[in-house]
Amino acid sequence: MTSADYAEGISSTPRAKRGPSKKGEAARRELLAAAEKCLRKYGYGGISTRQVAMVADAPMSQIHYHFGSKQGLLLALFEDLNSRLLHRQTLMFASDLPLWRQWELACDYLDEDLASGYVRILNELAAAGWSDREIGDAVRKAVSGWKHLLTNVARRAEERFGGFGPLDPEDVAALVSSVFLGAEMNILSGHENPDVPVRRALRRFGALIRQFEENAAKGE
Amino acid sequence: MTSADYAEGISSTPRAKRGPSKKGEAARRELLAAAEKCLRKYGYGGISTRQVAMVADAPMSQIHYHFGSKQGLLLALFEDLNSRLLHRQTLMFASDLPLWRQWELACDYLDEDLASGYVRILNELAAAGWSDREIGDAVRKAVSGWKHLLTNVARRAEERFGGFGPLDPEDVAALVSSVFLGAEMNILSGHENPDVPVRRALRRFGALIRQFEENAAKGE
DNA sequence: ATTTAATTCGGTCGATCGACCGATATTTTG
DNA sequence: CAAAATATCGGTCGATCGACCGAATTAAAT
Repeated sequence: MTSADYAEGISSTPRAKRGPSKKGEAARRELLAAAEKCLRKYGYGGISTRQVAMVADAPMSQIHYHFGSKQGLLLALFEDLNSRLLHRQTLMFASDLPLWRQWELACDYLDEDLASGYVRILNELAAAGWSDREIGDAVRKAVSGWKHLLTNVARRAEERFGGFGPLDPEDVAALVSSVFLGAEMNILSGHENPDVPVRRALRRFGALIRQFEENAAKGE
Repeated sequence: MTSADYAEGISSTPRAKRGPSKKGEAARRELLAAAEKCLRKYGYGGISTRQVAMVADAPMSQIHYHFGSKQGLLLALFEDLNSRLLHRQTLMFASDLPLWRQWELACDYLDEDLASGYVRILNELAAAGWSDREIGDAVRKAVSGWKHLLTNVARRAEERFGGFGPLDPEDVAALVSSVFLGAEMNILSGHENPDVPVRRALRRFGALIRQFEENAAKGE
């Protein structure tokens, strides 16, 4: 057998299946951390299982044992990263801060994620997903998660202070998701090119939300 | 000599430098077209000079002769594509159509570019540019071109019907550029996932612009 | 026409990659 | 303590890649 998490089919034979041991889990995490480091350094196209194994100080065969293949490793890494980010963002939006404050916090997170390299990894995997069916499915699932989160936020905002003209909550969510995604790409592509003031524009848009929000509060 | 476009240094020796011949130019275009086709099929990470040469029905050595290296080929391809798109968009915005019509046309172009595969290629090269200095520089230069175009449009709009609150033209350009860039990524990542209505949202935002624009016209 | 540059061509080289195997060691279960 | 499942290890294999070379061919300029 090559990997621990293969066929979970109906066990007609009462074999004594056993889960991964503590050491196994630890090694798995070690490899994921190493892969993340390599992905930051070399990008999705440049990453190699040899480099990952080198950084993790383990033989290459560990990767194939724990993840089945190079792609399995990258897929596991992506799902790990995305669930972390989505969870954090969900917590933030669940707070009862005013909307403009939540927008500001989202801007803070954007800076954080850019500095840590997360955004770049997510974008690179998205690009890879256009050529690779399995990665593409994973990315689509992730995007869907973000979309649901933002749609809920937009729905709550609509209840609190009326609609957005011709835009319904799904539209607002799509636009907001797009503007942040695009902002991240803009910043990443031109990080030494200060004449595309994306951050400033996002912050000022937050100020716009604040005006609108506080006027609506007075109106009640 | 390996390539025709190397040292253009001061020719102290009156050597009879000669430009590329007609056949040379034709071969160059042939290779670029083949590279574009391969990039669509295999993505930036999966492309190989062998495949490109195969599609162009030419030996690999042609690529290195005309472009110096694989990277040289991809760089030339990127600049070719980008200049085509930027030129088209510049012409469109130079028309004296009302702003909301120009926005609608931009939406049409977006659909066009997505269908033709252009957007995907540009995004993949942007991702590659994060790991590769030279490609990164090319992408930055391209982004800068788009930014100038959009800033000019925003400036004209500001003159026509007042400012955008706390947002100055640079901010508007940054936001618009971001929202289209992000929309393209959203659509590409989830083209079989119809529950992220990016296109509809962009069109409806165009309707919003129209309301604003026509109200401003009445006010004068 | 002759000379010189530009171009085409087939073939090869070293490097790197992901996958895989068999043997061994470790842990967990009965 | 066994016996079974899980985990680790070093090493090798075939495939593919980009780059490069020298010789032959074609086109352009004098």
